[in-house]
Amino acid sequence: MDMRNAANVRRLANQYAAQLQQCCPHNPMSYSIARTVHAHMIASGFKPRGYILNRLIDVYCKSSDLVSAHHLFDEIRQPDIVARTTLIAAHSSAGNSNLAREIFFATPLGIRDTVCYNAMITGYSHNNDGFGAIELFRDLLRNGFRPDNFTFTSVLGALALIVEDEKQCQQIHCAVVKSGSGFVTSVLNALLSVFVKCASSPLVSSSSLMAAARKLFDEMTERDELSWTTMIAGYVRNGELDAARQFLDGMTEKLVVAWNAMISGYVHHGFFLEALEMFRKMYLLGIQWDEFTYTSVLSACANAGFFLHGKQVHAYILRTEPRPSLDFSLSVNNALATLYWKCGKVDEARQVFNQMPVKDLVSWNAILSGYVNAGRIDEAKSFFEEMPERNLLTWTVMISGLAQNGFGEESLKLFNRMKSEGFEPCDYAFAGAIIACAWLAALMHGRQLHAQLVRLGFDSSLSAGNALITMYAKCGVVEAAHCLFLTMPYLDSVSWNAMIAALGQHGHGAQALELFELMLKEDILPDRITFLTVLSTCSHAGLVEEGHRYFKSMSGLYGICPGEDHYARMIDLLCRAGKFSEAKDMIETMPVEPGPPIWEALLAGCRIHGNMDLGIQAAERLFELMPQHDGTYVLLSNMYATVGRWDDVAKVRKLMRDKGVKKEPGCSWIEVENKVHVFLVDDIVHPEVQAVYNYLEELGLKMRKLGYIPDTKFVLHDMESEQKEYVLSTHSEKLAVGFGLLKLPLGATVRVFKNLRICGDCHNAFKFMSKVVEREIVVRDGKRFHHFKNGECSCGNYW
DNA sequence: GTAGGGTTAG
Repeated sequence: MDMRNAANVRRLANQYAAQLQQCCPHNPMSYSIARTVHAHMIASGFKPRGYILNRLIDVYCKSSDLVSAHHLFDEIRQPDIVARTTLIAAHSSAGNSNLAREIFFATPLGIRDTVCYNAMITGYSHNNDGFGAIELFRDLLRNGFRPDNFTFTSVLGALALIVEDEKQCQQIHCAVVKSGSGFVTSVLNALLSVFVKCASSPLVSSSSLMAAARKLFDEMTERDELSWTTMIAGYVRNGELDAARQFLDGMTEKLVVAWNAMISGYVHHGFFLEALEMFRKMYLLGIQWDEFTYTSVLSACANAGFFLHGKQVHAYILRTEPRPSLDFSLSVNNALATLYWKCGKVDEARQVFNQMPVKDLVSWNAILSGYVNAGRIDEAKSFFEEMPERNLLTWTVMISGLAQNGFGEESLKLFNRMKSEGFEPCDYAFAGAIIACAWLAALMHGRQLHAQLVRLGFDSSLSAGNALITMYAKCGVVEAAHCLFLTMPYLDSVSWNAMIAALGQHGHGAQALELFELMLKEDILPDRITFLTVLSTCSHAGLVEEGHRYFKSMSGLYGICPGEDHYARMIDLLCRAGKFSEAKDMIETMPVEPGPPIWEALLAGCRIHGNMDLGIQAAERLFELMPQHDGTYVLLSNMYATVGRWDDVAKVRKLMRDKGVKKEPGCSWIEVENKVHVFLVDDIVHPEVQAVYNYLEELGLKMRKLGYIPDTKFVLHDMESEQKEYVLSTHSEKLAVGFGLLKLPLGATVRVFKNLRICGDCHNAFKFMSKVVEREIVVRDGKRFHHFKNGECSCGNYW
């Protein structure tokens, strides 16, 4: 090598070293400096070694670019222990414990040191492998390395994962004292967290362990931020919020981190007002807020729906943080995007997102959730495809979003695509797919998912269990839903609500209310949805007195202010029972302006009882409020048709045509041998429909012998009565039931699903059918279930 | 040690 070249290399080396020295955690430009320097090295043919190489690896690691770091590492023939340790530590904290282990065990014993052991022990802990960490600690001792304070700290971190009782905690305490590290704050902090984590195990007495932790804390000669926050977070974890607060109030020093821990505890437990109050108090006491404070408080606002408070915090941040660091900007902007979408302002959330200097998966997922939640499925779909990366949560949001918005098939397809792209579905993803089956009434498919859940060990999952209850109920198998409800290891209010609703929809009104009473007895607090369900049940079962009583108890006993939907249920209840003047009174005196749900309930009630005047009034209000809604026109024309006012029927139809409103076509479907068969009115598409027509005709003769007479008032056009009977006999629900009777094994229950309400004549016909064929026929219509058995229907002709 | 996603019920 000639002298000039050697000098040049030295000059470059000095220059690179100086440039890389500017890279430090506080410098937001670190990563781009490293990239530039690195590119320059490649261009000038400079081969980095030693310090420069290790610095480069270090900066890449600290900037989370592990790919580049590992790439550089692989180019070195014999990396030194510093390079190895840097990468082991980085992989460890990123959760790539496999890669960390690979490097560690490829490191010859001769060059290992305590530091690299420490990094690897931490790696095991990060991967929740407490035993692996302890094993490696033993290896360290066996090979004659001296554990240092970092070693003890990381080993304690691992022990925190596996300790089982107070006795073990005390033994570990003794070992720490014996090791001579009993005065080192960082080691004692780690010991504190062993106690605190053990306290949250369901097998031990948390109060006694927290007391032991408190004793340890009090005996510490020196305490740092971590000691305080460990204690507060410990109390919070164990649900002792008051103790945490007392502890915090006893602090002479006002540490932001400690306050943050308290605020996030409040948020976590749903005490949003308390969180806001603390935020205010921090201002009064002059404790400087940081990004953790902001994110927690914004989360409180988002979850409590305090939109205006959240907006104020946003404005304050914009005013006081003109040049936020990237970390600050990322976390706070994510919290802001979440605030906006949860308050129903997706477009504002998107605005925040668009202006973010850096984004991560959390940001993308927030916007996706926003679109899904707003029912803007098309935008959600394209946003989903645009995403640079996805995680379990992304898939879950999209799968359940599709299911909830009626795209059942697409939802199930996405569930399969998720698996094919290498994501193992979690219980939440299963819940989404199961709900898709519920809407599709795809019982077989739902059962298969249930079986997979059990196989994967998710059978004690609350979310999946609740989804299964709903699925079985919506597929017409209440017994399966009930059985699941009785055997689930944990239940929450959602489970109770789902089960009560299931019983109510299937006509078991008394049982539903019994379950509701049991819920109260078990001290499960009913929420607004519980009451919606209970009121619907009363309405389906015609229980006016009970309905009134429960409605009153809502605000009287449980402090839940009835919303418009609750009033709508009451109107429904009263109208069905023919109590129109009471219903009118309620509409006139209710505290909120009556909207579409109220008038719809009134109209539906009027139709049942043929109350023309009131029905027309309700319909007029609905025409004003939602002129494009097909249901109103259909109900009104039904009303006219029942009393033979065919001129008015024609007028309504013309009105519909003029406004361009189309009636949703009726369709029914049935699952046979894992395949869904769909039928439309007067179907000619289904390949086997002719056989169904023949069978129904044959069945019709037997039914007539038992007294069945086609009820032609359910035909809405004015035509000859023979023709009317023909139209009735081609209704989609009759075809689906006929197909089921033909195809399903003898004696098996026939389960048919219809998008709209069942027609009155079909309802009557199925009663006779169930008697003739001696089988149970279950029909789910747009509103509820009908179980036909021995000539009777579970709805008691009240629907 | 403190934050920023999800799910199920009408």
